[in-house]
Amino acid sequence: MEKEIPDIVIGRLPIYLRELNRMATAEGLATTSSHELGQRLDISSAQIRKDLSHFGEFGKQGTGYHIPYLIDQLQRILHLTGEWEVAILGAGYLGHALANYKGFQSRGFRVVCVFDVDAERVGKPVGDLVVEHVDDLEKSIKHRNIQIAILAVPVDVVQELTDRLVEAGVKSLLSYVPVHLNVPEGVQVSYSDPVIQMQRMTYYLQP
Amino acid sequence: MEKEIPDIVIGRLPIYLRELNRMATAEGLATTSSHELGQRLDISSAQIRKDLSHFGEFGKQGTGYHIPYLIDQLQRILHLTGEWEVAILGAGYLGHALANYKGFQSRGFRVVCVFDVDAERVGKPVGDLVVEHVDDLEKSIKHRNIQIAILAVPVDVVQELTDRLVEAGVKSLLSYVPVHLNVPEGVQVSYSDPVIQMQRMTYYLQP
DNA sequence: TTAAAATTGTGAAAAGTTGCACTAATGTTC
DNA sequence: GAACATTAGTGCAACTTTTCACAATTTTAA
Repeated sequence: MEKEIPDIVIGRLPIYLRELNRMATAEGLATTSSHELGQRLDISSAQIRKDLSHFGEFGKQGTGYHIPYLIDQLQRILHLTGEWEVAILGAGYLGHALANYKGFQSRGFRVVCVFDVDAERVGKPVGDLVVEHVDDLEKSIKHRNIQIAILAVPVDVVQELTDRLVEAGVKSLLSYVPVHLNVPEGVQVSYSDPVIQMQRMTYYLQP
Repeated sequence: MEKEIPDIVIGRLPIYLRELNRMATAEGLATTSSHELGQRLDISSAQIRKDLSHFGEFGKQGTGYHIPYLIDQLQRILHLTGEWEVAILGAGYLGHALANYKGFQSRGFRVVCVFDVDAERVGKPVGDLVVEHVDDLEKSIKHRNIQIAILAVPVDVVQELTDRLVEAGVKSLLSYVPVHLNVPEGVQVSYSDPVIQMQRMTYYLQP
């Protein structure tokens, strides 16, 4: 627990957490082993043990891991003990899908505002919220101290919006827009582009 | 161009392709260099050259790469010279967002059917299509020889649907469902779970 | 025409990641 | 209670990925 933890390790923790929650909630299990968890996730047991060992000793020889305890520890490590407030940019089909998604709350996130530029959309309900005009972006983000934003806007406005979000204090961006974003040091971007994912798979397909 | 190409290399090619298309189309550029492309994507120029060198010699010393030629080559490598037909499973908010997404066509994909189990949704229009009942899944998939499916269904039915899709001949799955899927050897799965992506980022945030 | 600058492709080195295999501890069975 | 089975944590080896740095080639400038 001394050197910097590799980002690739951090990236697997949410996957462990998701499966552990499933085991606890949907299947009522109380304990598991690195071997069982690994089998479910197609990850080697050694990998799981090594990953967890970066943060402490959470298991017990002969028994394995107590699931509720490991869930707690992973949530603590990933800063998921509270609830993160999230802003959504863009109230198109995707913005609506995200704003209505029921899976955020139980996993540490809450969508608290949705912005759009289109007068047709501003003021209309979306999920439990009302679409705000993007002109109010800075005010709302700063007021609520929002650190996470989801981008679901057209390509040609996304860099400008990103700059504004970063300026307003946003530190983490999840972008569904198919373009690479430029952000200053210390700001994180995670991308989701279905076409990129499918193009990676077609390499292995016979046309 | 002999040994097996690392999957991590394959994964970067669509990103190069996307930026090259942007350079050609939105910016009207005719040539570029590994250095310029790398700067735009935050990837080292050596990485780009090494990646491309797995497949041949596409550049010219002193000049760099001719963009239209490199685009062609990448499309050929990734099997993107034709158009892949894609099925969408689930006609909820997300299924609608995907079915209406305009970004597939120009990048090698076409959504040709959307399935749902809900009688309220079946028969209704979604994009240019009409929602089919999931009972017709095997028939439609086999008839059209569809190899790629996108999963936008509830967690509790996704494994069963996956099994049916694989049985019907689907070889590549893009899943928006927050659970790990079990598939036989030779079937590829790519995941997109916004919560996993955000949880990875919160590690680096101050709560 | 020559010198300087730009740029690729690549072998070798460095850095990063995963898997092996072992010790030590706990639990289970007879 | 002894023998056997299970399992975590870990040092080290194997493997994978990235970066370095340089020869070769082409373009640009003087």
